[in-house]
Formats: sequence, C-alpha cells, structure tokens
Amino acid sequence: MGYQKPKGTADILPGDSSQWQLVEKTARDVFARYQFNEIRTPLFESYAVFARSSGDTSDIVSKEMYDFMDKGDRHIALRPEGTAGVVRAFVENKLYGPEYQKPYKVYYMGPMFRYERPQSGRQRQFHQIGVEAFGSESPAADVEVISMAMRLLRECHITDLKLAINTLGDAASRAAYHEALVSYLEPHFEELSDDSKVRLHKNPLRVLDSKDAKDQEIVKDAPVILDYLTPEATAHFETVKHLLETLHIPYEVDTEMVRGLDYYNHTIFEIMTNNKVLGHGYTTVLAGGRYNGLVEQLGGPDMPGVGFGLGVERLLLLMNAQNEALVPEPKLDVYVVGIGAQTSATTLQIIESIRDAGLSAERDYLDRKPKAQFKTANKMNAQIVVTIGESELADQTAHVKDMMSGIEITVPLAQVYTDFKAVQQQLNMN
RNA sequence: GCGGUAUUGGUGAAGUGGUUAACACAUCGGUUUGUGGAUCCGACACACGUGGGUUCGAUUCCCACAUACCGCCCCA
Repeated sequence: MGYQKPKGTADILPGDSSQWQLVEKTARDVFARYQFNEIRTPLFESYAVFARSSGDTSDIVSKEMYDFMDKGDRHIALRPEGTAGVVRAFVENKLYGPEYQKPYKVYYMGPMFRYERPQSGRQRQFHQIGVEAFGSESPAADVEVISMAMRLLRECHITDLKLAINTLGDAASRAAYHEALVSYLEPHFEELSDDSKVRLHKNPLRVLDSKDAKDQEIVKDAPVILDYLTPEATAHFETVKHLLETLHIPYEVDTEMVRGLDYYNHTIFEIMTNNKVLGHGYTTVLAGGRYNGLVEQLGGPDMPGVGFGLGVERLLLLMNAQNEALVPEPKLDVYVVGIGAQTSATTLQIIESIRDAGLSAERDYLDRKPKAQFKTANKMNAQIVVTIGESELADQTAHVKDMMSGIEITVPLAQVYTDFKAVQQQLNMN
C-alpha cells in the first residue's frame, strides 16, 4: 500500500502549518522582548554530548536515544532535547568569554527525537521551543525565565495552567537528601511496586512521583527535600518564591516533582494542564530549571545556567482544545476567470500585474468553464473576480466584479496592468 | 520495552462467510453554448492496512507484521 511515514512522525500540512507559524512567531516576539536571541545547533550531536549531560542512567539516554554509527564509525545521536547541544555550542564557541554580556540569553526551536511509543502529544520526532540563560546565579534569572514562559503561554491564549516549582538544592543538599530518602525507603522495599524497586537504586527521587497508589502511600511520609537544603540553597529557593510573588505569578511548591534529566539543581519548574486532550491527569507542557555545573561538565568553565523547554505538539493540542480557530481563514484578493483557451496568456499577465501591485491573485489552470471558475473563486474567498473572454480581448477591456456586492464594472485592460489598486478603488466607489 | 483497542473510497462512515460493498460530504460534469454560494440529475472503492492460513468460497474466521489511539514505563 505504498509508503508510510516512520512510526511516531507526522506530516504538518498546509492549514496546520499556519498555526505552527503563529506559535513560532509569538515565541520569537516574546523572546525578543526579553532580549533572547536565536541559536541554531545541529539536529544530531556526538552521542557523548547527551550521555554526559543527561546522565548515563537516565531513561532518555539508556533507552530513548535515537543513536547510530555513521559511515565514519562515529557514534551519533539525534538530539533528544535542546539544552545539551546549546551548552556544547556555548562552550565550543567560547561564549563564556568576557566580551559577551552575561547572562548570555538564547532560544531555539526545532525537532527533537526520542525512541519511544507514540501517544497523544508524544511522538518520536517532536518539537520543542526552548531558552537558556548562561552566567547568572541570581534567583532573579530563574524568575525571569519562568515569567517569560508564563507570558508565552498566555500570549498563545492558553489558560487553566498550573505552575509547579521545587528545588533540588545544591550538591551538598542533594547528597544529604539522597541518603535520607534511601534510608527511609529501604525498610519499605518489599512493599514498593516493581518499578519503584528498580528506581530505588537507580534514581530514588523517581520513587517520589510514582503513580502506583501504594507507592504514593509510602511516599507521603517520606522525608522532604526542603528539610535537607543547605542555608544557601534555602536562600535561593526562598528568593525565587518571593520574586514570583512580587510578579504576582501564582505557583505551587511540589516537593515530589523530579526531573528526567540528571543535570538539574536548585530551582526546577513545570507548567502543567489537566486538559484531557493530553491524556488523564496533569500533563506537562513546559518544563525547565537551573543547571549549574552542566557547562563545566561539557568542558567549559564553572558557569551557571537556567532554561526551559516547551513541547510544541502539546501546546498546539491545548490551543485547539481551548480556542476556536486562532488562525484566520485564508483570503484571496483577486481570482481571474479566463473564458476560452486563447485568453490564457492575457490571464497570466493579469495575475502577474496584480501580484506586482502587492495583492494575491489566482486563476484556473484546468480549462474549466466560467461557472466552475466562479465557484472556485467563491470557495477561495476571492474578494474580486476579473473576467476575460473573447469580446474583452477584442476591445482590450476586463470585467471586474466585487464578490461581496455583486457589482461588476468594465475597465480598460491597460489599467488592470498598470494600476490595479486604482481599479479596486473605482469598484468600491460604485 | 509491556498490556489493550482499532485499521473499509479524497473524507465521515454502514455492512455481510458466497453472483451489484449502503448512505452522506467533498470533487467533477450536466441542468444555464460566458459569471459565484441554491435545486435537481449523473459520475466517483476489480476494492475493504500488509502477508500468510482455514474454507468449495473471506472484506467478513485464525495467525503474524505494520501503523494509529489508550494505559504503564518515561517524558515535552
């Protein structure tokens, strides 16, 4: 039955693409106001870039990476997320240098790849819009990024969102908490779900957001990260909360929130929705956080960073679920009806002249009858129809009809060629 | 990676182990030999995801595969 697109991929067709363009335009516009500039990095990187940054044991690396050996025997991976490649570029191009303003603020948009089972809002090739700000440890930088994220979603007309924040603290906080959590969970080992038994040793934090009811019972009384923060980590988090309040951005602290990627520390956040288009329960549309240490891990200096990634497919599903037609119906300024094969050359000249005048124009290419051409003009939402037949050709005129009012006038062909806007005005006068 | 449901024309879909696979929309043509959104008439699936099997015979039953959707894992 012919060819099928690869599992988990999608064709974005005309009609849908206009909505994508709307989202992309909105993002560029919002980011520009915050002085973030676009960075474009490769869709694939050395496998090591992702393995190093995301953590070898993370699921993204261990089972979801789209990787392969290329003809030069290089281990390549299609990017599963945007941050690692941007950090690599930041380091490789020495953007940490003193000649660049800090924080150094960039954004990207484009496809990401993960080898997993497709579902609603989850594909193997999907798209993210993301931002990164390098070089500031200030909690104000965290909040700027969060605020920008909220603004972006707001300007995409998304409502009913929930901002959840948490902190993972610094290295010392994490180590202390890690130990406390494991020693709390260990005695419950036999009661845990099979999934969580594995998590306990691989990544105990993951047990915290298990969906298993019994796990949740156990987790309820587990130690909380907030109690294990160092004074500095506490101060950072408190300031973030305070600044969010200053900006009147509502949030919830979710101490059970964790991250799929290992490089996060301090502030992490997710913007979620419980809209059913994305499946049951709350689903994350946008997620991010701080990743001090990642730049160093990828060979750069010790330089902090904070950013977020937004799932475009998920955003689009939400937009369509919440709003009627955000993208206006396409319009056509002029449709030119040609009657008889001998009008074809003139018809072509007319539509080109109209396009010269800055208007959109279309004609028939299938030698159809006038009636059929009018029907098409109507379907295409044409504002004006120009008609050319043998008699018009003979005395060098054209019929020009306003499709709304039905008024039709006759004008010299020469005027159509040289000044269609004037013809338009003349039509409006009648 | 695990489990479940589904797969009929351009689209939405009905349907049956057996000579012509409903209906609707869209499209095209005609009704009006050169003028639009209406009416009426007509055309439009050698074909029912792919490959096997059962059967005298399968689109309808069985198996495998592919894809989509849902749940889990995980995540945007």
